[in-house]
Parts: sequence; C-alpha cells; structure tokens
Amino acid sequence: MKVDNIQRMTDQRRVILDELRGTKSHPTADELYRTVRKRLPRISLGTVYRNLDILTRAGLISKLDFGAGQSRYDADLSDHYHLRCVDCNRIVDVMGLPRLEYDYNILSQSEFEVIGHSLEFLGICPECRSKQGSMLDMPD
Amino acid sequence: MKVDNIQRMTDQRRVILDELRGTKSHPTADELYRTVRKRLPRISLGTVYRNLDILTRAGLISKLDFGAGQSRYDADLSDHYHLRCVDCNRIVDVMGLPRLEYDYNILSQSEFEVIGHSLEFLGICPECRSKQGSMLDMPD
DNA sequence: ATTGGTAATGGTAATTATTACTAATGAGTT
DNA sequence: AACTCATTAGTAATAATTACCATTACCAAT
Repeated sequence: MKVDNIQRMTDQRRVILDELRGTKSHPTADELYRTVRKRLPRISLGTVYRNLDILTRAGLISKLDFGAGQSRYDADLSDHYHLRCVDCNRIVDVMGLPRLEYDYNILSQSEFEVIGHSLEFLGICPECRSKQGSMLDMPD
Repeated sequence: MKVDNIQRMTDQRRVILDELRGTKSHPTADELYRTVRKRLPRISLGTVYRNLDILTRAGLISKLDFGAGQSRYDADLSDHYHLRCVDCNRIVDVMGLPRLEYDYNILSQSEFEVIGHSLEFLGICPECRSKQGSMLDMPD
C-alpha cells in the first residue's frame, strides 16, 4: 500500500485518522468534526474536509459516496460492501460477501474502458423500522 | 405498472417526460431544463426538479444518483445497470447483464431489513480516454 | 360554459454540503 | 535556530437542490 501525497503529519491529520480508525460507524465529515473537536477544539471544518480528501487520495481511508446525503468515510480498507438505511443513511458493513468478479473486457461497450464497479445494499435499519411501524398506527 | 401520485398532466410534466423518453443520454436536471425550454420557454428550473421527483416517485422514470456530481434521469425502466465515466460522469447502459439475485434474508444483519441493491460500473469513456492520453504527452 | 377547490407553476430565496481563498502558523529540514 | 513551504483557521464562495408563496390553470361538479 503506497502512501504518497502525505507530506506532513500534523496533529489535525493524525487525530482525524485516529478517530476514524476508532469507529465502525462510517461517519460523515461533520460527525467526525464534532468528534475531533473534543481533542482539538480549534480545528476547522474545512481542515477536516481537506484531510479526509488527502487521506482518501493517499489510500489510507476510503470515501463512501453513493449520492444519498453526505459522503461518509471508512478507515477499514478490507474488501467489503456496505448496507445503507434508505431512511437515515446509516451504514453498516456487509460481512462474508466476497468482491464480485466481473470480466470487464466483456462488459466493455460503447468504447468505454471499464475499470471497476460500485455496489451497495439498501435496507431499513431497526430504528427506522420501528419508527415506520408506529407511523402505521397513526391517524391520517 | 401502477401510477398514483400523478394528479394532473400539465404541459410541463408531459414535455419533461416526453423529452426524457426521447433520449438515451441520461440527462441531468439542468440539461433537461435546457432541452425542455426550447418547447416551453417560460418553464422554471424548479418545475423541472419538482416534476422529475414526482415522476420518479410515481414510477414513470428512474433517478440515477450515485453521488458523483448531479443526479441523472432515465425513462428506460427495463432492468439494466449503468456504466459511468469517472471523468465526465457520462452514463451509458450496460446491456445483457441480468439483475443480480441476492438472498436478502441471508444478507440481513445487524437487524437491518435488506430491500435491494444499487450497482453501477465505472470506466472511462472514449472522449476522456483520448484526453487523458494527450495529457501523458504534456510536460509537467 | 362557469365556477370552485386545489395542485401546479414561475420566480426567487434559502439550504446544504463542499470547496476556495488568504493571512498566519508550524512541521520537518538544513 | 532559521528557513521554507505545506498546512491551518476562519470565512467567503459555489453548486445543486429544495422551499416558499403569490398567481395560474386543470378538472370535476354544478
């Protein structure tokens, strides 16, 4: 795993990476901002965004961006897909499902060069499920 | 195919749907706005967004939102995945690949109820490919 | 055909997430 | 310790989308 780009290891960068590695919750930039501020109260949101971008491009974390609301970040680089609640956008890991193998050459069409794929599963988390359940009992 | 939600068929709604059905280019809201304005010069961008949302929820079109740039829309409801250029976000259809069948019950974990999946392929379109090629020849 | 109720529209303002800007700071090298 | 330039904090700007609201117009019922 090659790490270029990263030129200096500042406190901000170190703490952002550390906090992200310390959670399995796939936080958004501003969730992470709130967490990191407990350790570095003067950090700015822009710094969080900038470093998440730098860490992503350096291959130290991965950015989960499926178009639903804010982007989320994951420090777990092992091969796994994600399952997202369509209601609250919470994300959990899907375990035990190996990466799909496609023959991208066969897929190639319209002169496109196919280089990968992006897959996520959609569902409803227990919290939102019970919220919905109680909605059904409500009068119109 | 059940269509509720749609209460009135206005000119704006009809033309938006018609223009989307008449293209295979998976346009964004504002691309569609520019096209529709040739027929309805006084239409507003908000109306395009609102109707695209209504048509999507009514099941007449589908919204392609994978987090890269603007959302795109597709009036082709047949089962197919998409292939997106990571450079310019252009989208083409992937033909001949049947919908993946997952046992969502087995996937279910963390008490999530799994209801579907979202898959797109990533690649580089011929135009961006030749642009990149010429970049390699450029001096730093 | 006219009316009445209300969904829909146009125009604009607001929101939200993210990125850009800039003067000041500080990490790592010499 | 001094130097250099990547990085930061704070704020402004951007971009896509949504919200708002007074006006319009679709359509069912008279």
